[in-house]
Amino acid sequence: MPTRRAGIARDAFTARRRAPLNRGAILEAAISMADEDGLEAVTMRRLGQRVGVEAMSLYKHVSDKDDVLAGIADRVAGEFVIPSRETDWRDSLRASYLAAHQVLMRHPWAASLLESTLQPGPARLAYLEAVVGVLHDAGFNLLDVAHAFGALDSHLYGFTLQATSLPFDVSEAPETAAALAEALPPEQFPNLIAMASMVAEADDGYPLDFTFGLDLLLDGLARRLASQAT
Amino acid sequence: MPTRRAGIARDAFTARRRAPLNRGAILEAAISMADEDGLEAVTMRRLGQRVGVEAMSLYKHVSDKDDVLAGIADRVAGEFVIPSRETDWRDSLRASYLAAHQVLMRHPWAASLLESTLQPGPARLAYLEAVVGVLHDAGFNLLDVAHAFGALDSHLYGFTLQATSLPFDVSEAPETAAALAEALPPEQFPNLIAMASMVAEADDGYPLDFTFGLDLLLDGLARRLASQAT
DNA sequence: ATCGTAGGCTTACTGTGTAAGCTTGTCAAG
DNA sequence: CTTGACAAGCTTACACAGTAAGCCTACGAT
Repeated sequence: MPTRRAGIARDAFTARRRAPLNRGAILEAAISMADEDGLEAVTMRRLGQRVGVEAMSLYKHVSDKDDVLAGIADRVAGEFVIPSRETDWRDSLRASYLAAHQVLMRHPWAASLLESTLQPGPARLAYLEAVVGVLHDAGFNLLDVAHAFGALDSHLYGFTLQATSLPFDVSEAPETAAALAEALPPEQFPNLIAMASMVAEADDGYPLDFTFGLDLLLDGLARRLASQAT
Repeated sequence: MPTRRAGIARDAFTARRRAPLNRGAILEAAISMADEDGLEAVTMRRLGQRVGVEAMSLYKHVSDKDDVLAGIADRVAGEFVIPSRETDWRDSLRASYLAAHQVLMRHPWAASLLESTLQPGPARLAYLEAVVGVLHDAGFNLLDVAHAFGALDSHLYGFTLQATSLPFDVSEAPETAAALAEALPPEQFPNLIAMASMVAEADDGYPLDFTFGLDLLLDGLARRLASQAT
């Protein structure tokens, strides 16, 4: 079957050539796969299948699987809302961290990825630069900036990880809590059972409130700033 | 080669039978493997090799690989220091969370495991019960207990994860920071470069301070308690 | 008309978790 | 002493994983 370049076959190839598969399309596919079926569902073979290509073809646009992971992590970082340096630092950071939390809740796999050992990409770097800038502009010295940033980021990733990796769905928290309260030995875990009962009877769902810890931290930082200004 | 039960062969088998491999030994081996070479180095085959047995033999004592992971996670939880309910709640929790942080730094793989989707084991449950108990005894209402606990745990796991997954060794932070400060485009990342320079010149290492955020949270909680008592 | 190149495919190798079934020493009951 | 159930371990096999190496073919510039 030698060269063949007329008619249908040609068109098919032309069409295939027209969108010759780029890095962005691969990463988009990987993100939606992870969103739908979890990060562990993202394999090179399935990813290739998703974009209509054999697994090995991906390696023309991507160097590694780690490269894919770093890529989708940085795409998610790109969804973060860069904090404004015009408005009050506290409001600005609060809004930004709240938005980041919501982004990470939309992509539950991303928190562990961003906190993993991968090198930060350009989007993450830009975000870091902005947060550090806001803190510095607010009047914190460099060491406190580092500390504050560490504390805020810890809360963001720690809380989100906790929220996304509960061993049950949040919507069915009351039922799970009720079952838990029944299953635990009462004399051994009175406090846990009390908590579980509260959750079971609450009608507004699981008491996961990102802002609680966030405001605790921001309050503390504001007070620290005020006492230093003295 | 029919039944043979005298002499050396018999002793060898007896010796092998004397320590017929139990769940605890397997988990201990898994923990030290993870400590030495990382969690991804813990495979069933290597684990079997470590305890002198074929991989499939492990399944007589362990139901799954997930069972192994849950097991080692709960062993680490067993190293946590249960907070005392006798002393001041703030001191008690501070000491306890500090100790937990140190435990997790000794077992860098454990943070992500404890925060994963696995069901909590008995040791973790006991720890949770104690922390919740201390908070409740301190005078927080149940909802605030849940919130406070969530914030403290977020800090613990978020911070530890951050500290254990830096893309470089903490001891060589100054060099890495210096290299980073040089590599980043100066006009684009002035603040990050300032931070990196500070780290590069600091002689007391990387400014990772678990207590900074922890005290921020505890201060906030204490104030909340005081204002409620009014 | 030729040829380098880029996008894609095929094949193959090693390493993973684990299902299924086999072998063999131990120990209690007859 | 025999027998047979049982538990610990081993062997084999399978369906996945990531990815190295090399081939095939249409496109674009010369």
